[in-house]
Formats: sequence, structure tokens, C-alpha cells
Amino acid sequence: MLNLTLPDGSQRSFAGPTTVAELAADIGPGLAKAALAGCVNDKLVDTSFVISENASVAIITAKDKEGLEVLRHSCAHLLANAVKNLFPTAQVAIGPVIENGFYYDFAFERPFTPEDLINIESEMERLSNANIKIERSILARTKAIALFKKMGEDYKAEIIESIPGEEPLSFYQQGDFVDLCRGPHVPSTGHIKSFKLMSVAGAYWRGDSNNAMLQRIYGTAFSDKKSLQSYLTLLEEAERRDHRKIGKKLDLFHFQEEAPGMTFWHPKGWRLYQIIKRYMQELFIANGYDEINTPQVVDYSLWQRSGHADKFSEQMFSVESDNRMYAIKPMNCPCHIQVFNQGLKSYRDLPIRLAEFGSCHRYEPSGSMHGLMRVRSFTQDDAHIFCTEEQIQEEVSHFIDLVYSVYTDFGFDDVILRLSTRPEKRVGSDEVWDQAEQALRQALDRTGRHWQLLPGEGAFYGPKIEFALKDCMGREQQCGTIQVDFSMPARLGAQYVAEDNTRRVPVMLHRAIFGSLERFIGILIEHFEGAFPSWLAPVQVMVLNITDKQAEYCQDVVKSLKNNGFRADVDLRNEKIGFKIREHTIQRIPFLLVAGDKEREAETVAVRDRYGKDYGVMTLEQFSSFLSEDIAKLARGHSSSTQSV
RNA sequence: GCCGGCGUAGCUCAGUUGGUAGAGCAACUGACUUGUAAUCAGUAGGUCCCGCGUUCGAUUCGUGGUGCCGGCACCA
Repeated sequence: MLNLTLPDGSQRSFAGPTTVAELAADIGPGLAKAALAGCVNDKLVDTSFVISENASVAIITAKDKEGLEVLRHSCAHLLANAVKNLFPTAQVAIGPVIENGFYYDFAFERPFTPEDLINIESEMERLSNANIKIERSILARTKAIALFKKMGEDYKAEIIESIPGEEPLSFYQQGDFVDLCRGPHVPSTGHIKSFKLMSVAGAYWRGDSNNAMLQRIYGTAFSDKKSLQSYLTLLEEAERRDHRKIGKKLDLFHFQEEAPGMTFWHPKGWRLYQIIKRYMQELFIANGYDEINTPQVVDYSLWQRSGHADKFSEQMFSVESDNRMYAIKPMNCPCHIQVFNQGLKSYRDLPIRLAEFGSCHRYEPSGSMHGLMRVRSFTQDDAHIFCTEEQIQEEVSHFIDLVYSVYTDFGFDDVILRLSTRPEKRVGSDEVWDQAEQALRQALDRTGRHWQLLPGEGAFYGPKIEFALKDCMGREQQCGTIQVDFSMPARLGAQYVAEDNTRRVPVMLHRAIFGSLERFIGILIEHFEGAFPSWLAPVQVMVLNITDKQAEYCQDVVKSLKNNGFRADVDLRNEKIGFKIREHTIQRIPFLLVAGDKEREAETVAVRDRYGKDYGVMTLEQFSSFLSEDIAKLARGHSSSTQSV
């Protein structure tokens, strides 16, 4: 007698060993059809798995998260199957599930073309319609290696050879196609219906740039066509929000060949930049930081002493002048230590918080550049806190609060916290690491927020906390960080006089909230789709006349708004009001003020926003306080509109 | 840096199977003086990314470079 407990607590009894598929059929014909896999005592298995002991069992369908992953994994196999059918000389490498889909890596004598992709997809459809049974088998590894070598699948053979342990391995076969796989997989290819191949790209074998480059085909699969379609729509939305496109459309910045990876900021983009910088400047002042500024070009010897030249000489811009080698600074911390080192410091002076809008240049690999997100010239909202070990926790606690308040101001409510602890290779004694990790842990716990632990992911010089925010598309963007550094202060001779009159080396905390201003602005552009909240908008108000008769009045209105500190502009062009409204709506200007004869005579303005909402007629005083209120809201309570134009 | 793709007017993009190029929008000029998402007409605008090669002739073909795009790798 076999008793199986279902997720809802109910039980099913069978006379003897039973497969997952039989259990599904026993529950109902619908489930029998939908079953992709099973979960027996929390272990995922195929529907063909035989349950021989009492267990808790769940039937997994495409509606389950695990089911979707099984489906995608099987779809990766379907892809490999199709490629092998069409291009028998292609070798298969690996084909895992990733966020939103899957990929499969192939070695093939020529590049796959977009036409190939179309043909491969048709072949996948054909295989799906044929509803080929997918069967699991077990092979001893020596046999398996021989089998794959015989098939000419050198990469697969290499994978099998590198799997540790001695136990036999599982394989999945569909028709002629066989693949090494832990599984589970869907029962037959007919379950894979809603899929799409997305792109081909190069990828290094085993992710190592010393290895051969394979061709990676990306694809995605969903439980049904509708989910697939809504995913594709989401991708379109992401494309619409691309900061590079919006940056052009809103005339914020540009790039050109003569300065790859370096931003040419246009008036409106630079205004946005300045607003964000000023915001942070005030925050520095309010939180006990002293803003400093250090040289752009610094003798190479400082970078040798700091250790950066050793590790990053390839990525540093260097300048030779009068037979002396300099580097354009790639980071600010060595310079900040130079400032700290001026004059003898006492423990009474600590913590010392030195902040800088540090302009840095790094020769990033050509293929890594991406709009504002990864540039060769950028400015960090950088600061270094020099303190004692005992002060770490309080400084970190305070910093975490600060990060949250900043992200909230910019409209990001979802923040992910990660603590990275000591790696294998590191400097500093275990006691110091214990203390620092403990301090970070306690600071995190004190916030009462969720945080993730990344063991071994810390820098060689100390543990760190990283802050990632989630934008309106649900994408994670790592921005802020606070890192403990046990190494640099000693290397560069930083000291303070302790209570017992001995010289000690201070701990240095590297920290940034935006990360780089360029990147943060890129994130903001995408988050708001260019429709910045009024406190950030480069132009907050545009005043429009209807005919020339109101031109002078409109200019007076703008003058008065500017005097009140608002970023206002006027459009007196001889165009229809509808045309002007369209243009400035597309430009995402928060408020449009229209003045015709009626308004001019009454000394009022007609107010409307970029979403088409009509706020009626107001006096200038009324509008000023209305706008002030809107600005004071910061980003809180605003949601970016997805209304498209 | 690596694999693949791409580079044509300010922007978005056609096009030339090798005979130095076109549209829409923007710009400029004129008319219209307009009431909440595109008024009409006209004009001007190009080293077809750069160098070299093949050719009578290259924007088109080849090659080297450069930049961008999608990934990979990298990211103090």
C-alpha cells in the first residue's frame, strides 16, 4: 500500500509503486495533460519517476515557477535537437535556464545567421508538433564519455569528465538526440509550445576569455502564447525607455567618436546633472561630510604605492609630460588619503568624512561601454570616512539610513541589501575581519530590513555592503556601496594619534550612494521614461502664447516664475497651440501654461500637465504655490506614466 | 578585448545587382494670428564613418582602422 500526500493535505492511496504521471491521471485528466514534472519530498523529478514509498508529492505544471524552469530547460534541449538536425556538424556545449528564458552554446564552423535562427525555430516547431517522447536513462561516466566522444561531442565529453564524484550520470533522449542532463524534463516535446529564439551572440567556453568562443543562441519559453506575448511587450517597453534614445529625444547629451565613452552634456542634461549634484552636496553638508577636490592628473608613483598600477595599469589613461609619467585619476581614494595625511590627526578628530564629486577616467574595454551606464569618464559621489574600528558600525548604520532616504527621494522604494564577506585571498588579520563583518552585520540587522549574505564576495581589502535598487521595470541596478578598507590607509601612511598616544592606522570606509552620476542619471531616465518629477525636470514649466498679442504677457509670466526660482521657459513661436502643446508634451515638461487674451486680461494662466490633465485657470501666485507643492513632493507618491507618445 | 551585426542629411530611415543619392520630421523663408497632442507652401541641407586596394569609375566590392549595437569577458 502506497500513501501519497498532496500539497492540499489530501491523500491518495495506491496498491503499489506508482509514477508521477499515474498520480496526476488519478487526480484528474486535466492535470494528467498539464503535468510537466513532479516534486517528491521536495525533490524535482520526471513524470516517469516511480514513487515506491509513502511521500508528499506535488504535480508540477507550467503554472509553477519550477514548472516554467523545467519547460525552459526542455526548450533548450529542443533547440539543441533542432540545431543538430539542421547542422549535424555543430557541437553542443551547455544549455541552461536563465532569467526570462534559456540559451544553448554551440561550436559551429560558421556563424549562425538570423535566417538560420528562423529555420531553427521552424525545426523546433516541427519537433514540438511531432510530440517526441523524452526519456531518461542512466550511464556510467566512462561509457558516457566514450559515447559522446564517438558522436564528436568533445565539449560534452569534457563536461562529463569534469563532473566530480563517481556516481552514474543521467541522460535525456528525444528521438536521436541525447543530452547529458540532471533533469527533470517535460514528458514529451509537445509540451513546449510557446517559445521564441531571441538572438545569437558569442560566448566563451566555460566563461573564460582564454577559451574558444562559442555561439550562444538565446531563447525564451512560456506556459502559453499570452505570457510569451506579454514578455515581448515588456521588452518593447524596455526599449522605449532606453536612456540612449530618450537622451537624444530630450536633447540631454550625446556621444561621438572622438571621445568614446565620454559624455557631451547638453544644456538640459547638464541642468539635470547639476540638480542631482546639488541635492547630494546639501546631503553631504547635512551629514557631517567635508567636500574637497583633488587633482585630475597625478604622478604615476602614487598609483604604484596605492597598488592600482599593479592591477589596473591597462585600464588607466596615462599622460607623459616633461619626462614624467602621470595617470589621469581612475579613483579618488589615494588622493583623499593625501588630504587626510596633511597635519597630525588625533583620535578626537575621527571620524573624518571627506567627500568629493570625484571625476574619474578609466580605459574601459571597448565592448563594455553602454550609453551612460558604463563610460570612460564619470563622476562619483565619492566619500571616504576615516575612523576607528569601533566607529565602523555607527558610520555604516548612519550610511544605510542615508542611502534609503536618497533612493526614496528619487522614487525607488525597493532596495536590495547585500553583505559580502571575506574572500580567500585577503589582507588583515581574522580578528579585524571578524570585527568589521560583525559591525556591518549589526548595522544591517539594526535597520530591520532584509539583507542577503554573499560569503567570500568581499574585496581583498575588506568586507562591503552593496545597495541595488529596483527600477520600474523590476530591473536591479547596483548603485550604492560602503566598503571597509584595511589596506589602503596603511599603504599610503595614514595615521592618527590614539588615546594612549600611540600612532594607529585609521580604518577607511569607501562609500557612494549614486555610484556614478552618469549611470544614476541613466537609471533615472529609464525609470521615469524621461518624464522626470518636477523637482528634477530640466524645464519645469513652459509658457505658451496663443497669438502674438500675448507675447509680452507670457514673457512677464516667465520672468516672474524664474524670479521665484522655477525653471521656466517660453515658446512664442507662431504656431498653433495644439502643435506647441504636442511638442512640449513629448519633451515631457511637467506643466504647460497657456495664455490667450482671456488669461492676459485676467492676469492668469491656464494650467495643464504632460498627461493632458487640465488644472484650470490660476493666478500666478496660485500656480507658484501649486508648483512649489509639487516640487516638495519630490518623487514620493509619483509614479512614472507609461503613456506613450 | 572576443564573436556577430551595423555606420547614408540634425533625427528616423529608404536606396544604388559599381556610374558620387532620396523620403518623413527638424532647420530656414513666406503666408496664416491660431484656444489644449502635428496649418499650408517654398528653400536649403550629404567627404554615403576614415585610410588603402581592385576598377575607366567605389557610398556600393576587398582590406585595415574607428565608432556604435547585441552578447561574452572585464568592472579598483
